[in-house]
Amino acid sequence: MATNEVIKVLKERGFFSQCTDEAGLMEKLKSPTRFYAGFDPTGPSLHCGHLVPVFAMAHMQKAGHLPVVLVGGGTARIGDPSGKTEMRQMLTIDQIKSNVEEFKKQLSNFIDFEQGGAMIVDNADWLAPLNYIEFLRDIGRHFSVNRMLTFEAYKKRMETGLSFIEFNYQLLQSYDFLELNRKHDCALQIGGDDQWGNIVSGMELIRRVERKESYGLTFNLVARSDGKKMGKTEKGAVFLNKEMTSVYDLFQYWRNVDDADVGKFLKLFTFLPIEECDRLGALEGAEINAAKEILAYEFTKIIHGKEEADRAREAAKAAFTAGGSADKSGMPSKEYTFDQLSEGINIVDLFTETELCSSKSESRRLVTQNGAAVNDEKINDPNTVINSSYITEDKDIILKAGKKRFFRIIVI
RNA sequence: GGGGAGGUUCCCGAGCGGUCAAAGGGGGCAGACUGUAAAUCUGUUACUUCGGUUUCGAAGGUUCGAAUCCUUCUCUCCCCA
Repeated sequence: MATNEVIKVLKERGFFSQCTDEAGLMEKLKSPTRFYAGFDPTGPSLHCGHLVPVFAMAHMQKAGHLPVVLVGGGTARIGDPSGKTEMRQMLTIDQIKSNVEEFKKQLSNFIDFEQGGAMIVDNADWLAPLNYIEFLRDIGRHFSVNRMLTFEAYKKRMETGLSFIEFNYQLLQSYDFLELNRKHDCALQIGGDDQWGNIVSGMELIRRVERKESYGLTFNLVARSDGKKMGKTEKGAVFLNKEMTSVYDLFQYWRNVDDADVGKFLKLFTFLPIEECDRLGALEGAEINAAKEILAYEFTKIIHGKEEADRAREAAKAAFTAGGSADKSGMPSKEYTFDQLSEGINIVDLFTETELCSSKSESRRLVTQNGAAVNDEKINDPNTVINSSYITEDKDIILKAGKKRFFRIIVI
């Protein structure tokens, strides 16, 4: 594959949104090119919503280009106003540091840092020591407030209020691009569509200061067809860290995407061949469930490895297929001693203890509304006591909340 | 610095002395229908040892009784300088 064919791949897979100079970039990408995308470590883990640029980077690397992952240890201390309606809360420096470490670890699932050329950098390294006066004089002079105010990102914030510190975010991101261009000859910045303004202004800065051409490429902001943000559930983001989102839950998140999104997501969030993604996405009726399972499996495999993905898939099968002998070990679980169960535990307490419900009121409500089941039998009396008589042949008890949430009690 | 408007339960947003754990909508959860889909309909949505207990920016105060009145503080937005 020619190294510039990646553009075609990105287009076909649904990444490509805008490019500052497509013909020029095609030419540039004929030879291995260093490019970067930035991630602000404002949380303790990456989540599914971060992943479009990450997958794009992986495709780029496969095509022979040299990825630079920029972790915004410096910019995280400010907050990007684009697309946000509220100012970001400030993080402590220690928090940011530990977030940066976690990001590095997670990104190495996608990007091979062993290979020459790929690298990860932290912009705190050059932003933190900046001198205000010098920065204003050398960098700030190239920015026009009038022009900045024409950017969509700022226009929106003019309504709700924009602090000066956030207004400066664009300068810092532009400076990042300049810095990477100078130090590593990085000629391309990629990112979500909301980054367009920031990317363009970085290019302009490079042109003014270095008299060099650089490129920008943005990706579609992926929304689910129900309009919700990608990778978010009502309970919060779906994280890649398995302490925060269990492997099983991650699997289930993708297993439950909307029909209309399956083909699109396969292309964006797996590395399966395009034709395969299209074929799977076109399945109709109940058949599309097979495609969803593949999506969930492939995705989980990338993040947590084959073994964990297998377990999650088996656990889901065990939960949703009646009477199966599938392996239940991937299901969320907790151990109870035989003695504890002999004494008996009230069903409301049990559902709360297992975190299927977050409070007893909620648990009671669930039971009363006929949403709770033990070993597939509905129980709607909140006074029911679960004791050893419920233990199955497999030495476990399967709790079910609603139709989709399962929990396994393992008897020891 | 001066003047004005405002901070209500997950979100938006009513309430402006008791009938308020607080209308309505959104979202969520559950039930029916299904394909572990969507759409739709129904119920539900602070916590609880089910006696009660904490909620309406924060702290005080008035009152038998406050989200609602008063004082101070705090934050946000708008106008003037």
